[in-house]
Amino acid sequence: MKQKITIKTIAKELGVSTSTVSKALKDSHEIGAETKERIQAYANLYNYKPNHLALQLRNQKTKVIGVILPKIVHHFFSTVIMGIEEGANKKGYNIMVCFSNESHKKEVETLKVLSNGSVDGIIVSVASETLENKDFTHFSDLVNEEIPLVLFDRVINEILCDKVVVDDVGAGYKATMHLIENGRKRIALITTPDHVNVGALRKQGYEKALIESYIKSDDALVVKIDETKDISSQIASVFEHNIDAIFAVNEIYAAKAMKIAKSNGLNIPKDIAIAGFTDGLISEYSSPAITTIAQHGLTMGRQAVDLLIERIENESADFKAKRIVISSDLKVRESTKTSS
Amino acid sequence: MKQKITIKTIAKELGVSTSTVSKALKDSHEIGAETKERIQAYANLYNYKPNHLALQLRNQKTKVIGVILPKIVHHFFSTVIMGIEEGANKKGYNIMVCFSNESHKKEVETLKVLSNGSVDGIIVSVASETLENKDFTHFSDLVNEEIPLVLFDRVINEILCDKVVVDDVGAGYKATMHLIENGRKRIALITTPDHVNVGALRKQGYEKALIESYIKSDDALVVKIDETKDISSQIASVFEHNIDAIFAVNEIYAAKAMKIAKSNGLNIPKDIAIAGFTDGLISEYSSPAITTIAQHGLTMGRQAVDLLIERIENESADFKAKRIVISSDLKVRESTKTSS
DNA sequence: TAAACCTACGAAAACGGTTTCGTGTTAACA
DNA sequence: TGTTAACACGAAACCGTTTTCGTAGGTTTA
Repeated sequence: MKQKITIKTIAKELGVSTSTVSKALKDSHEIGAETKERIQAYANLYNYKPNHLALQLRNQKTKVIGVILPKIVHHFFSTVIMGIEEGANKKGYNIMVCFSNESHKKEVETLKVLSNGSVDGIIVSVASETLENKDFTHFSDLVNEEIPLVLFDRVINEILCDKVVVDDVGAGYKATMHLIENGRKRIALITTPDHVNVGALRKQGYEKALIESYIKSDDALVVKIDETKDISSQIASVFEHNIDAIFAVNEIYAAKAMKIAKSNGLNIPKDIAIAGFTDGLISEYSSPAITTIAQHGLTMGRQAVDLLIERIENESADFKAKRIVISSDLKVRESTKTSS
Repeated sequence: MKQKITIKTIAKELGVSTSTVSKALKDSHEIGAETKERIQAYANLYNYKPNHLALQLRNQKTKVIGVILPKIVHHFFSTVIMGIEEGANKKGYNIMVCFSNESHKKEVETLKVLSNGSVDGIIVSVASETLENKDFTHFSDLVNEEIPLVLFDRVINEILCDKVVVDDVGAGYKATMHLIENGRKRIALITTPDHVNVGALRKQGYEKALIESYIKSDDALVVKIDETKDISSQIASVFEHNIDAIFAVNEIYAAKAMKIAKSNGLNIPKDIAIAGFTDGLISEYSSPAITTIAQHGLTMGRQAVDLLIERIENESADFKAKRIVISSDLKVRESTKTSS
């Protein structure tokens, strides 16, 4: 990297002090018009740019926000990241992005790196492994250090910090209700293990809808996917039962279910209706297009970053954790068009 | 944010100098065993963490890599970013991610922000607007400042820096050849405007395959999508001609083409074969699954970041720009199964 | 016993800025 | 003519850390 021009070199070259240069560059009234002009002209000529590191050290703030996601090759998370970046940029912040890859260890390490002063605050969606083994000490440490933290989507209730979540119960309810109103009675649920709380919440919504509609729930119709094993065969097992609809808690499961249904010779939506979660490209472009819950990732990202920056810039003494719930919409597509 | 403990506070508290503390914390032989122990114990107790900003200022390096992408909600780019993050992490770097959203203006601004010392080097895939208006001064400025730069996928030949690209011509050739070997003769090409060089290169491969196979190319079968207008209707227009196959330069176009084909009552692959680019989720989960070119985004990301870090850490005086070409594979799926 | 040499630590500069608080010069005012 | 105020600028501290160099005191060596 070429040696950059600094305030010091300008000062030396022009025979003035660094303070004068600094003031001249920010158009201070303290500096005479002529001197100001000389300095500004020189700075312009040599393309002077203030060194961010020096400013950060002086101001004790980085204007950078750390973001830790479980994964990125995923429609929902990439949408959220867009929202975060957009919101951050609007307020003069940049984002540092890291991935936990669903690993507890990596999450702990990453959090440690980010909390050494590289960022002003951190936004996290928790790794599934962390949710499973319930070791949250890295987060409570962070809170103890009073580093601004916002959790989104996959949150930890025990941690006292701002949170942004979707209305998972309501969304599960909405999707299931839609299937029921569609005339479906034997609705399978393809979900995650219980420790992934969003999966558990969506299941609650599913059950609530069944109960309200006087439909007996049947555990045989609920399959909790273990991602370490073959996913397709686990989904296939649900077709051994008598079902007329499937609600999957993400779009991959929904798409896989649809493939299996088709290869079983079933017509969608006639023989079986399918609804998913995460309104991504798969749902939109598959045929038939899949009815899904739109999670509004962009909105979530924006809300999360707004919350965080608010926390960073107004160090309110009395901490009252906020919880924002984003309502989700059902996007009805061909995969659940009425069967009658 | 809570007041963090610094070397100064430790020094004051323990009645020694900051230099002693600094040395003790890195186990220097200069410091007596007893003193060392006292200091280390104290640091541990109060959970001392060195301030990264101060270190960065002192060392004149940030261990951060800037990444500018045209978009993120896109399978290829999100895969690349994973590769970059992984490679960067392995060598102790973090990544700062920004998006140009295909806008020239935002790209210029972002580049300016990142080049003020916040990062040690930058990886960019160029915004389409920049490629269109051909204003590359922001990149040449960067090169003049000797800030390490790596361009990938959408690159600018005029800029002297390391580059990582896929073999677009070869890939276009492979895909088209596959269709031809499949017995197709009237192959439509759905591509981008010429200024997006990857689109242009893929078209070259397409034409090469046609020529080698003695198939007369027909401009009517080539549609260059203007993304500011309705995409589907532009794609639909190609069906007015007599075609038996479609090669699309990305998976969205391929998926849209498939939808239109289906709604036109065509059977895939019997009546029409479809091949795409970008081996993402859509291609994998659509039905029939779409034959695509896999771009190996993960590999690209890793290569790009390795190249950049090499450049950062070995400031070789004699600059010789490298160009890495990643070969891409054809993933054959149902959408092009033989028609005979 | 003086010279030479460790040992264990501190002072100070450096990284690149900002900012507070002087201070010398000149002009205005009484 | 003496006092005061405005103007234009500089000195120095500060942010947190590292590192070079110096040095006081004790120990070894000739």
